[in-house]
Amino acid sequence: MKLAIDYYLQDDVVALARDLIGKVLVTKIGGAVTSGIIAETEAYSAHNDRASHAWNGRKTRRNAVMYARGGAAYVYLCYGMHSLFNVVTNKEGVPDAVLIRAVKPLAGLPVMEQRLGRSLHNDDVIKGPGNVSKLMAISLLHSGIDLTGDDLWIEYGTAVIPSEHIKITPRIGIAYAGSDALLPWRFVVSEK
DNA sequence: CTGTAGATCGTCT
DNA sequence: GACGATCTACAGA
Repeated sequence: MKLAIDYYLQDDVVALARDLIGKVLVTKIGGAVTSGIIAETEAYSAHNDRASHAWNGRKTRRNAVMYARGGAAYVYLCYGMHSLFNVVTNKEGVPDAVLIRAVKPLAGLPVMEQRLGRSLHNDDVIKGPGNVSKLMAISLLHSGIDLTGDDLWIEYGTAVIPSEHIKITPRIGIAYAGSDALLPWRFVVSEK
């Protein structure tokens, strides 16, 4: 079942990042349906978070969609070659977002293998936000689209992930954020 | 195993 | 003009 708009309007972005673990990300792009179980997330908060693109009320053409109502996709280009996919949350005007950093491939394996240019084995987990976008064919063109629409959405998962299998750590690649880089806002499904 | 260089471009200054 | 919420390959230990 597809997550409804109310889900995305919750105001605790860290709790929401935790809750998205085990949900299923689905894309229907270029006629192919692919999906994966979300295995790693990071929260980016509107308030007091130097790591966020929207830190200190920063608003530009690129990150404007972060200020939209929850339930939109925020995709941006990093290092000139990687599209990073975020879920915009909270009410309009509050730029909270959750970065999806890893998924476990579920539906559409052959298409995914084609996109990656290599074969996938049972229980493979695709790690890294750049790879997730590659696997799911998410690009800059999808920034701003509605997650309750029919191109890109998130469903409730059937797999139960026990909370003791979810590791909580600081976020990755944001050393520039000073003490905010230490915030335990990353959630990872631990190996076995 | 660890460390690092290079790829590559939209966005902001 | 500089720089990333990155990834990969490859060198060295």
